[in-house]
Amino acid sequence: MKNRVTLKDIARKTNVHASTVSRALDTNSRTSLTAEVTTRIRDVAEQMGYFPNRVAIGLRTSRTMTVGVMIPDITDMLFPPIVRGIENALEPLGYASIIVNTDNITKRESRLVNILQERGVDGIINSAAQRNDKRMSKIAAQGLPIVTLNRKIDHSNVPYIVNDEENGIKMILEHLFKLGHRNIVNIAGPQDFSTGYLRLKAFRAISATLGLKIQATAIAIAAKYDEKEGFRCAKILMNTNQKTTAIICANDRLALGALNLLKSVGLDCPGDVSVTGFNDMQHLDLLSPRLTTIQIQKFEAGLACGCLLVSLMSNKKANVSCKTVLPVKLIKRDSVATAKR
Amino acid sequence: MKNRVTLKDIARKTNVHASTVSRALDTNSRTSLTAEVTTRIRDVAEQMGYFPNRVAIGLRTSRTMTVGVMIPDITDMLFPPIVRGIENALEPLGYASIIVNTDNITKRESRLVNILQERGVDGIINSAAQRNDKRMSKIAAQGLPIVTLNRKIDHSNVPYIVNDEENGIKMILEHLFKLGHRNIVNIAGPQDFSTGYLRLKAFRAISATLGLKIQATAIAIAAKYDEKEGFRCAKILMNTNQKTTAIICANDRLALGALNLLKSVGLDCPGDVSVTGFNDMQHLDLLSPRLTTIQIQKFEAGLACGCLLVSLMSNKKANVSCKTVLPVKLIKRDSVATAKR
DNA sequence: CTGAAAGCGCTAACAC
DNA sequence: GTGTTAGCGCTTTCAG
Repeated sequence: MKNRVTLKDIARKTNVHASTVSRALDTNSRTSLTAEVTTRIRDVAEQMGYFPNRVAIGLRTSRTMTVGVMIPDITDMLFPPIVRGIENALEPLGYASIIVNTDNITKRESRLVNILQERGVDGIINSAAQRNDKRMSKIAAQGLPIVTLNRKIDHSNVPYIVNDEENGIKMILEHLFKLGHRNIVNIAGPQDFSTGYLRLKAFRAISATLGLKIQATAIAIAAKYDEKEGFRCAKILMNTNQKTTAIICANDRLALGALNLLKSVGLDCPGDVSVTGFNDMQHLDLLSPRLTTIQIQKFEAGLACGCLLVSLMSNKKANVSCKTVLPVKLIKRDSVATAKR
Repeated sequence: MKNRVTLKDIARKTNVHASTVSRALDTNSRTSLTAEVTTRIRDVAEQMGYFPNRVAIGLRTSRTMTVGVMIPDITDMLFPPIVRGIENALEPLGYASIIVNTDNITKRESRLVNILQERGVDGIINSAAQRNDKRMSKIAAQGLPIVTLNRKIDHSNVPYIVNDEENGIKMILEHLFKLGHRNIVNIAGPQDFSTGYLRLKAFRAISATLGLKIQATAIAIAAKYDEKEGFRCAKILMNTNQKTTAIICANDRLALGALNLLKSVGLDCPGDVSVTGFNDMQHLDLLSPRLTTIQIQKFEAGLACGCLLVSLMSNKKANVSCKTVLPVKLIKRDSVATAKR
């Protein structure tokens, strides 16, 4: 940046002291200046093309007006709406977001947290939290406002905003049950994320409630939330559970993979086997069969999370351990039909 | 941030001056220190949990190791892979990215550029450039490295990395022509983006070359790159061009809208009308019919752009007006068939 | 080879 | 009401 205009420059031109310029430009200054001088300084500042140096302000005040946003991978379609929600809350207030992709790799996560801390972010929103994370609590204890979004950390009081995994699975299972499905298998998500863990836990619990007995072989745990793992798990499951009439998948991408496997072995969905997802990611209504899934709040969750972080940042004492569980919705589409056998 | 460890703290503990600590911690320091003292300081620094304050460094050196990334909207599936490519180039080098969504609104863009400038970014990658943009050139002239990605600016020498729009349209048009299509209509993209402008221009030029005469009514210009506009334009086009056998869409989302319109009026794709897209966004192979489209480079373009920006940032004289056009590929899928009539 | 001192641009006591 | 001063944490001349 060449020849950036500073307060001193404006001060020189207006024959006042730099601190006076600072006061004049401060919209909510408590020190009262002559209205005349204020407007004069502001005019000159604008005319000179002045804009504040947030780096200097940050050094002086320890507030950078920048937040860190951690996500696993922005190319996973679940996250863009979340990020947008966050931005919608933060940007109008003048915050900028540094977005980092962790790829769910702990080591990488460390690196990235450092990158954020070095830059003095005022707070962090973590959508990539692992259940056993220790660092977040530690950082939070140091006084940096942190919220986890979409996932939560075990045995920690880091505030979170998540969706209602249990109820989502409940709605799916009951929906399937009503349609006569009794041979239901489950592609569970990674167990180190609260989403994967809680959805599986709910699957077990609610199956029991419904009187379904779930064999150990009826559950396959995906190593990642992706199509490839969905395919792999579906393959195993269909091999060992020939009578399967429905596959509950821990998320939509796993379901996409399962759908693919079914097609590849000549099974029709929903004719032979019903499939369900979770999340309701974008464009899912375009494929055929259109996927029955649980609609979680994405944009809204991001928005809420942004607001929560703002309140934590502006009032650090308010570090009330705020836990929010957002309601979810069952979206019935074409990938589920009455059980055949 | 509470009680952050500073150089002074380390200096006190090691009985040297802060500047010595600074030197010891600088990996590529030109000043030679006693190896013994260097390691001792480094050990203490690590043990105390020191990490550099990039805000202070930024103020001192005017290098923040932070770049700005402007995109229209991260929820548009075209952009996540681009962003990820950028990050892949930048993050290993220690850069953080501030990502902002412009929504293609000029006013918003101004705001966001300010946000970036105030934070002293070392460079900007703009994937949301408008053809008539003036500000970017101005900022570039002030010495801030800028590259536009995916789109370029008219009459400007801001370096860019774009895909080969002309050849993409050429391949589509020739493909369609070979299959007997003669009544081809075009849903063009917004003309204030180079993508929309160049694709339409190519459509006109190549049609002429092929001896197709394109009526004025055979072209509809979408106000935005989205499904709704695709639907709207397709409706107009199909009304005024009853004999249409193929719709060329300026991008995939417009094509999705067109596909929807066809379905809604009881026309089959590709049976009655063929449809093509552009970009080859993710998951397009899942819908039916699977969309024939042009695969553009997304991740790779982001990567290349990140590298280009890095070289501009480290060597400002190398402000060679670098213009890159990446090759594209025709992806034949199911939305195109032989012309019926 | 290391210390001293200045200063990046800004804000916030403290004077007057 | 406005000027003075100090200093946020760091790097970088300049001394020695």
